[in-house]
Amino acid sequence: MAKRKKSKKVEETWDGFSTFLTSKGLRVTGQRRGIFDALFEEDGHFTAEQLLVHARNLDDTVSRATVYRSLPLLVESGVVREVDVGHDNKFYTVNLNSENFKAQVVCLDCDTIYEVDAPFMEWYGKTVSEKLGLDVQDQRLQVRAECTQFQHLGSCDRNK
Amino acid sequence: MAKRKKSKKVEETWDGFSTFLTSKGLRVTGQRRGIFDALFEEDGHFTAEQLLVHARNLDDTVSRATVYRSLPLLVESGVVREVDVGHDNKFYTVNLNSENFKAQVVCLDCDTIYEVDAPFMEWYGKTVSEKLGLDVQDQRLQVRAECTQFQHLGSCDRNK
DNA sequence: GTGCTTGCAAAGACTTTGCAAACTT
DNA sequence: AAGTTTGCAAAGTCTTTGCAAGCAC
Repeated sequence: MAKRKKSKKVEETWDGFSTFLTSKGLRVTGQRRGIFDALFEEDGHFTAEQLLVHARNLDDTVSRATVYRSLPLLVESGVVREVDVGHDNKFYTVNLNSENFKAQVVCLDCDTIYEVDAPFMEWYGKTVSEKLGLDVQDQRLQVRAECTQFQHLGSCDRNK
Repeated sequence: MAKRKKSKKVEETWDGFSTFLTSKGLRVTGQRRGIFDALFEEDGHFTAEQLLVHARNLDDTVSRATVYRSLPLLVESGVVREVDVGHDNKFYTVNLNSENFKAQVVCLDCDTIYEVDAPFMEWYGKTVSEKLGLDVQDQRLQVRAECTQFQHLGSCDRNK
């Protein structure tokens, strides 16, 4: 299921991102493109470090600093979403799909992060916050859980 | 509204914690007591660093390392709850009260963290997770919001 | 050419850890 | 006495930043 050529969707997203850069008076550089392309090598959630590795596969002039400097731009432009799993590092995920509110379900055994649509949660959080006189910027529901398959069998086929 | 003498509740909690320590073959030390007492000097949510400051007020032999070493014990014993606000440091809060599921509503202007009961969320997260074959350990709903009062008036009376 | 970008390495912020002395039980 | 705990400072981890050279526009 490897993706050989860049999909239409990816190219559209790239157009959006480079427009975003230009509109802010920022430059469209080879490194930024490398980092951008590396996003689509990622599988689900990834860290800055993982992104660096993949970006370097595509363009070995990419440095760690540039990855760290690009990530906020990718988040701001909406290409990437920051996923806060609490402990450990920051995780990111490509935000191709939806505007929907997502809950993160983190399996403590598999180390897998599931993203689950949870529109109801959004409504709920908003309602509560408005009662407090607050204007919601973003919300996250995070669930940490153990894998029952792992508990019973001692292993889990979701294990990466 | 300063609390001069340790309340019954605090003493009960201390008893629970020292029993917890003993049951694990750990020692009840002056520093651990100092850190424990400092918990009740904290106002709402606090960081390891803040706890260190207050613990040192009560017992100047308490070191940063001991605070960092104690916090996991306090969490494990249930005295303290870790509150993950995403960015920034780890926060903690005393867990005197409830077993209820709490949502954290973080005001980006006030820097205040509100804890809101959200029993429905708990049900929801559990339901979703069980469908995935996962056994929920804990969950958190975090809402980041802006203070409408701040936006309109340029200040906020909740500001600390 | 102007001024944003880059890599590098150093610096930062926060947390953990090795070790010998001190303390709890 | 035996084994846990402590403070200290050093080491770690992840992320940010200063700087001079290099690019995009």
